[in-house]
Amino acid sequence: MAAPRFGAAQLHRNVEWLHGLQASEIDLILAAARSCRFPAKSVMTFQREPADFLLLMWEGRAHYFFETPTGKKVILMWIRPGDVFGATALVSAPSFYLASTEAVRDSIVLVWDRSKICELACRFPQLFENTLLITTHYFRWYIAAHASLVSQNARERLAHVLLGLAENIGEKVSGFIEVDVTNEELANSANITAYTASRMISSWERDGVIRKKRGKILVRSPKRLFLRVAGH
Amino acid sequence: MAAPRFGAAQLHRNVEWLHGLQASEIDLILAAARSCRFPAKSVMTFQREPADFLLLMWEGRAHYFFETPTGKKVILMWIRPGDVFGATALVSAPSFYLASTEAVRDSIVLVWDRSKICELACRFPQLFENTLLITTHYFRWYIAAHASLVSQNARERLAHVLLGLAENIGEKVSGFIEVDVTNEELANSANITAYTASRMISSWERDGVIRKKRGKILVRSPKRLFLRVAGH
DNA sequence: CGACTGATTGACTGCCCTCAAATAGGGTGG
DNA sequence: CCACCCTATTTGAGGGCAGTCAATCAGTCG
Repeated sequence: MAAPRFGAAQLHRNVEWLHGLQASEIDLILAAARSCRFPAKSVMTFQREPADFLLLMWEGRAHYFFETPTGKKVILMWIRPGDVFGATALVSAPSFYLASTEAVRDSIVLVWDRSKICELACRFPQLFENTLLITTHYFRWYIAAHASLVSQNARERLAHVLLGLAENIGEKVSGFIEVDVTNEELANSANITAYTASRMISSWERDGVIRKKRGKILVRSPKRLFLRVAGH
Repeated sequence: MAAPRFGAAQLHRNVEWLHGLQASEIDLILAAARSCRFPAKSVMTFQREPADFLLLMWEGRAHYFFETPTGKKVILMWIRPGDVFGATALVSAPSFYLASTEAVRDSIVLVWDRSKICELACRFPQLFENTLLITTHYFRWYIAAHASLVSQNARERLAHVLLGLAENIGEKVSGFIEVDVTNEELANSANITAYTASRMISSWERDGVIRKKRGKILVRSPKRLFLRVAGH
């Protein structure tokens, strides 16, 4: 009998959504999912479409996003390995995804059918409770984003986004933190235009705080970047 | 034996948070709360303070809000009778309120201690599920607010806020919808300054779409207001 | 070597904020 | 009933941040 590909033993990190459950229960829950590959840049769930699946990022990276009626793309939170998304599927009344999700890297995702995961949640109400806890993180993020949007200028917002990315998805490379992100992604995350983003990044590069490559940024010193923005 | 002041029989409207529970269960849950009066303009829960209570608006009106580090007040969703708030108290790990709530009218509120409501939720997991459903409404609101903030101009945002208020808390008075709200509250809801709000309201009044009184606005025709903004 | 996507830069514009000062509504106390 | 005060609101002048548009430049991958 082969070992399961996805089980409690394979969890490299804490999956907050499964916190408080026994290993055997986790195996049971994971066994009810199927795994799915999404190439980079593919949209995994679509805003306003029926929330028929709950998903767990196993390997890769993604982010929530939506488009405004005017066609502007807005990037929300990042989704990292161990994060669940599409949790709207857990509410008993059939409903719709609140935002879209897009793979940023090639990703492996566990997928549960709505009916299946609702059934499991009724059996293990801890899943409801954990989901609720996770929504509080999302609200915290959203309130911070809202505050940023109404009280910070473009430069501050961009620096904040870049520092957040450096901390979360940056990789240390020879004295720099390398962040794989385009100006456009930064701009859409900070809610500014790519033109404005480019101007500010150039000015930081002139100051020697960062180095810019095509499609990536090397942050020399997050602290100096922070101070430079706070100072102005 | 006196009838309880707060019980299933006293629920004038659907309390979404209690959906799917039996009347006897609802009585049990309501009996575990105490009622509390808050005068208008009093702050009921404070952002970042321990989330020790879950609350249910019984009678009155309130809104969520927070203040930015720069001291700017941001008004979020309204709280109407039948709405629960401070639901952060339901997560098992002790946590903190994500936003502040302020009574706008004199209000009567049911209050549960955190430990008590967690205990009840474990007994009736439907409460978790209902809370989860309610959070989806909040997210929907927040995504709409975010979209509005990044893709609409001040005039559109203000009109949107005013139309929302007219629909939700407006009262029909001799051909007008009377909305009890100051320019400053409108401005803080639309994330503009009270000066800008005043200018726009004046222009709408000149056009005859609304009438302005001290501390209130009479909307003549929501449809015309909507069109006037959409047209520009 | 094209072709394509990402990034840069300048010039211009306009929305909305800021600050200052005046005006007016509504309640209160004498 | 009137004078007074506090708060809500109005209005003008001025300025700056960041968006828009257009054109160019630069990596990267067939």
